[in-house]
Amino acid sequence: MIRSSITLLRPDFFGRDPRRVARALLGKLLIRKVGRRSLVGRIVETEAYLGSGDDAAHSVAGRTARNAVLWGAPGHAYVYFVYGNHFCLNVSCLPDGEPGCVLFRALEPVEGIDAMAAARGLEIRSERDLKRVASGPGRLCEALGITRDRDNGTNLLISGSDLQLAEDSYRVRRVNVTQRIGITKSADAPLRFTIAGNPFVSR
DNA sequence: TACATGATGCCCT
DNA sequence: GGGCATCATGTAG
Repeated sequence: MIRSSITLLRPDFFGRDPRRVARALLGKLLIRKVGRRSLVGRIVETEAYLGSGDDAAHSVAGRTARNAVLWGAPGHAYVYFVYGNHFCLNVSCLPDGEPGCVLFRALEPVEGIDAMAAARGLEIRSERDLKRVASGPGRLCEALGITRDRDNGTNLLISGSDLQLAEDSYRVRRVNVTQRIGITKSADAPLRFTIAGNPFVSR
């Protein structure tokens, strides 16, 4: 559940090393505005993609129409389509002009759970079903209706956006750091961050 | 214009 | 645990 009041994260939170941002984002809230309602998930798993020296990052081959957001101002959504099936959501990091981002890999459903489950084509009958709602980068995008057309380039730090990043008083106790998932290049780097013991972390 | 590839998830065994 | 759907994107030709 949401603890206390909610505050939007600020640009300086994102204008730094993606590793620090990825760790700091654990426990924060990703909010999708749908009309008068909000779908809310707590971030429990992230991965950092570095601007330089990271062969797994989309920015390695240089700036293109697809990845241009990575070079823009921090705190903006970078959404891309993979495997012909799924969208993945990232947030741009580092100062304007430097590429780098954090991938959102899993959320703990907090508010609007029925709507998120419906968007996933699920009916919640057990704890197991609840874990299928947003535990995985493609799953969380489907749960929140995130697409490239709709959300790529969106500023996640202003109240006018229908996709936002915020915080309440929740505090993370312990963080685990492991290798990233589903990549082949630079696969050894310890750049995946999870909330220790949280059941909504993927796999 | 053609082709290889991928920061996944689902269904089957 | 493994195979496969499915297509946008980038790069080569």
